[in-house]
Amino acid sequence: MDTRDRILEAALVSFGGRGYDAVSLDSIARDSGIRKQTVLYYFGSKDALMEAVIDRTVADLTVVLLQSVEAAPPASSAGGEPPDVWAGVEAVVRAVFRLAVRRPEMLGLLREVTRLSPPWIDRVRAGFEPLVERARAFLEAGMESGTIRRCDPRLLLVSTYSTVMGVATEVEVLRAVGVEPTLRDTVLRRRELLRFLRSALVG
Amino acid sequence: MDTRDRILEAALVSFGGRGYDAVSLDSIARDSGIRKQTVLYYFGSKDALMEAVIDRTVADLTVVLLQSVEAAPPASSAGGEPPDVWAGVEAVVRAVFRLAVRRPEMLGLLREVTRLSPPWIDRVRAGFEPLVERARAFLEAGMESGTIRRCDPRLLLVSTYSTVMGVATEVEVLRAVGVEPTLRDTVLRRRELLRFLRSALVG
DNA sequence: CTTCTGCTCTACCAGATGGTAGAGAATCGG
DNA sequence: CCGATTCTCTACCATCTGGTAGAGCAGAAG
Repeated sequence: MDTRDRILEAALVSFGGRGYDAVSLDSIARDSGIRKQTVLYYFGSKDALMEAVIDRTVADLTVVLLQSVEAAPPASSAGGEPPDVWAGVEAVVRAVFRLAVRRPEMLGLLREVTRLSPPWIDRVRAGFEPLVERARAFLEAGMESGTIRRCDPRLLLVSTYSTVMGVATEVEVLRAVGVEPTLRDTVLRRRELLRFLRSALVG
Repeated sequence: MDTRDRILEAALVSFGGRGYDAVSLDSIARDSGIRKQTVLYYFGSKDALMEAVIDRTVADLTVVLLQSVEAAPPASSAGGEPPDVWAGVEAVVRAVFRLAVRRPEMLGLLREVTRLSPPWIDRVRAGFEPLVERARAFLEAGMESGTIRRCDPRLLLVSTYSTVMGVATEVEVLRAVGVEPTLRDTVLRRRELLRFLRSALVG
């Protein structure tokens, strides 16, 4: 891994975990084993670094999520014309949980960005637009085929997103109700979430 | 409203909206129409100010949420022995949405705190403990009476919390799917959320 | 009037922050 | 070997940060 990648990696972990303002270029440099000025050599400013981190994370997340739904069991019954909606949802939820365990910074960054100023938010929004559109169409197809209850697909998407992101990433909320985020508990949590979602979607 | 209250109010808006690290004492003072040193006269340090803001917000939220569920229709059918679980959930959701519209900083602060260091998180956790316990018991009672499907009440609480908080507060996510947070759309959003929750809980 | 107390102010400080200027080393084509 | 490019460094700077010291001023108490 070359210097540039090491910087990006350290910046992702810091920005995603502690937030843009809480992190200094010096601390990112320290984490990367170099000096601040080397960071500024590759990325002209802190803003530019954040931008690069966001772009990379959005791209990576898109790949991971698309692949997960691509690799899901292609069709439930024979004939295969209606894609198995539930298998798709389950595949995405599994992918998100895998991310929450292995790369929590990525989801953290996503959550962090939604509280920053417009230029960055718009960047994320633009990057995710195809993914969002696809997810919306996916849910809509499920409604057509009768697998998912009829409703506004955009609002359903937001509800589902919120639920999954929350359950996967809100470690402190979990602790507040007495659930420790061990690996074993995470599996239980995922199963319970899938049941929750199934009820909510199928209705 | 005296100086102390003005400071607390400005600090709540800033901390809840932009995050602890992104806000300086000078900017809070400016928002309050005073100088930084006056802030430090009332609250010895930035940390102490944050602490006061947290404590106040936790207390206020507790009151609002408890009152909302208290004021809900007390019992569905005659006899009244099983409390109307769904009416309780609906009342809380309405209260949260009202907060999201009128005092978004409060919910923002809550979300912000879950990413800070332990002393503050623990403070919030301790403050909310009775509320959490009560909510858990509430859901459990719903399971006993057969209104809510059986499952781990703690995990169900987290799922519900995530969904409600997300749909109520994630303005940027809404925009990403093409939903503008106008007042009218908010009402639709709340209705759709209630349907979503009803499906998920009743299952 | 004097004194004391509560509140807000100006003046200042040490440290951290994002960013600039430019030197020193390594690599590589000629 | 030479010059050019690429990378990392030291040295420095203006600005902002949270926080301290203490003066000024109101009103209440004596």
